[in-house]
Amino acid sequence: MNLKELSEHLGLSQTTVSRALNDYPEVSESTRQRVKQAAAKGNYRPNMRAMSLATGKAMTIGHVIPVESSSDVVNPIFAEFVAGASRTYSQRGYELMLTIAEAKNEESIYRGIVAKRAVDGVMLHSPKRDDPRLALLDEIGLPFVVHGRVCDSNQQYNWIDMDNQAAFQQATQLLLDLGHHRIALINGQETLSFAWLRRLGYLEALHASNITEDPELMTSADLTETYGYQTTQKMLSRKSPPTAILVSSYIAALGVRRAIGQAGYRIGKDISVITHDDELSYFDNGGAVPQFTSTRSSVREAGIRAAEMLLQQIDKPSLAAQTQMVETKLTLGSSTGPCPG
Amino acid sequence: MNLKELSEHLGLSQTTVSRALNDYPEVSESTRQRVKQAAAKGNYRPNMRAMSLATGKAMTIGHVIPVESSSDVVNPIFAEFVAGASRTYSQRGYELMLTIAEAKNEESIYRGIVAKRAVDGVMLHSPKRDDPRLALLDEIGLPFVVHGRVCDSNQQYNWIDMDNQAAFQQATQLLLDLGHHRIALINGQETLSFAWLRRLGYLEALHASNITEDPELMTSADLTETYGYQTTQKMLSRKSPPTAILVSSYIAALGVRRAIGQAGYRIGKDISVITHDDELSYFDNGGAVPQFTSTRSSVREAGIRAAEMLLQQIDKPSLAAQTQMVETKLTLGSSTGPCPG
DNA sequence: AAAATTATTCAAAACGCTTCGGATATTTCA
DNA sequence: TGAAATATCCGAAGCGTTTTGAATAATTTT
Repeated sequence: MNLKELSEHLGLSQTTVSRALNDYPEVSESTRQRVKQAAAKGNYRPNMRAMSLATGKAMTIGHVIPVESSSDVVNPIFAEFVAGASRTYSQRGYELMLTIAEAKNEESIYRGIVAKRAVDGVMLHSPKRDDPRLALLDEIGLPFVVHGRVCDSNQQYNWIDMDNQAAFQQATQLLLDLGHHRIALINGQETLSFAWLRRLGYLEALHASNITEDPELMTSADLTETYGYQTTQKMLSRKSPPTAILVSSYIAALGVRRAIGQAGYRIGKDISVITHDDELSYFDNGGAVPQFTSTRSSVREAGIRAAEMLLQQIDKPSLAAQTQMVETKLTLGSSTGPCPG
Repeated sequence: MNLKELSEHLGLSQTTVSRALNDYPEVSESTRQRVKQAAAKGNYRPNMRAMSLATGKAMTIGHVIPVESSSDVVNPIFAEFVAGASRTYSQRGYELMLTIAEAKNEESIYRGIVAKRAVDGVMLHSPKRDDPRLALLDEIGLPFVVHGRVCDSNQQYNWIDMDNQAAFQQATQLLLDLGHHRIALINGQETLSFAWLRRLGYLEALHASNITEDPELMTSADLTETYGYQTTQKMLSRKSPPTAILVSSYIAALGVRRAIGQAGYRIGKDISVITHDDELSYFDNGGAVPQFTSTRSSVREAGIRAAEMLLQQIDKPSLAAQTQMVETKLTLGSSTGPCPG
């Protein structure tokens, strides 16, 4: 069923039917009703491609998520973020186009989808400290929102982020207050902004207490369970092991927990752990006393808000760049305690 | 840059330029080269919407992934599966349209995207034992491939799956051979096919050894870490706890491991654990001796193959329904051992 | 009651591509 | 050498919408 058929069936012109469906004022209320009913009855939906062609709007948002070809790791927070964003898009009649691509191909992918007129805007994932995609998208003139921030840039752009630095500064401070001095940081790839900022927060707290960081207690890699396990194992086997560990993801923290248990230590007693918790639906760190003390911030909520921000920018391109900080809570669980000895 | 501009710039008709780019034979090799070079230089890409409208092909595949509104859990295997499929689509010039939707809205979503002409086919995720979507898609006439199978159906349809039943039968048999009798099954939602089939495999092995199942050792829910933890904790606190546990996902297995450790048992000694391992990139169960004995099967590989299957069906709608069984390996790790006592 | 508004409808152009049916120039064949 | 075949190109129609510019009908104003 297309517009032509529908209008012939109604004995109206395509113009009128189209206008009735799109709530234009210049059509009488009675015919509008009649048209809408007939459309609903015939399950008519405008052909998206034809509509896009006519209006110039793709009604689609692109999410291109980078994967390092070496590791092939797909960050689980993407799924959670996308779950949030998808809801917003659906409500507003937009579709979500997903591309999972090797990081090195990203530029050509962006240029491609924009030349194809496939999207009205894109969401930028996993920003790096100095991310070339910012300039690229600005050059192309495609609206975008960054999930996170780019540290080294003086461009104006839309972003939504948590306060990584403050969160990790606070978490480190908590551990310091508990008497810990040897605090390890098991961090994500520090070429990425979020990890870099967390590192800064961590260092900020240490330095404020006149503690010099120990490079051997600071690591940076893809936040897998195995990574958390292996680095913790290594750190614990050194002559002066850490008494507390700060971990950048829940999944890595599970590996940390494994290593601690296996080494015969008790978590929260012998060794304290604080993790960041993105509130992934598969890992609810809940209960009366959560197992992990954590800095937590809902990635799904970020997805919802980021999508709204992007749609606003698309609706009103004249709008100034927006920024939004998402709330982060430091929640006490059973994985922290005073420094023993 | 559009076709008109490009052809004017070249002094050729739109027809010829279009044909040159699409490798039609009725254009001379020299002009084809000239056209292709100019197109590359001007970064010309056909407007996807216009092309779709003209050809009637959306060049897009839909993945709609259901979320139970109650739990809001997004299964992490989706991301992995999609990572595989996305690669195939890109290579073939297709895009991937993602919708995350409450399960109860799925029917209207399918009807919607098909009426909008948004996709050429869809991937069906998380099939249920008796899944109404099969009949729906058949009625609509949209090509689709199921990741998994529908147990109660005599329709012909395309699917790709692992042999859930055989895998869990084997895993159970291994535990039986190790002398275990009280074997627990921590399963996914058994309204879903995969979980149901695993249960059948588990029961098959038990019954073959003349063991009657104990309903208190069989649970079914969303496979979260917390679920694995809590049910294991409960089971271990009973008068006659299981000596072995079969878990349907790696993530739940992490919870199982936590509960076992916390109860003071040693995994692989006091209690054996076998988990299914989807080979999620964030949880590589590798090493010389993997931590978990597991039935493993690459979801990413399944995604690649499923996408290829779907594109084939779209290219040749006359093709008979295809089915494909993906390999599953039972790999020994350190989480299993002879039944103590 | 005629003129001026306003409300309602329509025909046709436009969006950017593919493709059908010719047209022209070149080659091949008898 | 003339006819037939082939190679190469082009104009225009069509895909299903939206939207411009006009036309007609109904209402209001003077």
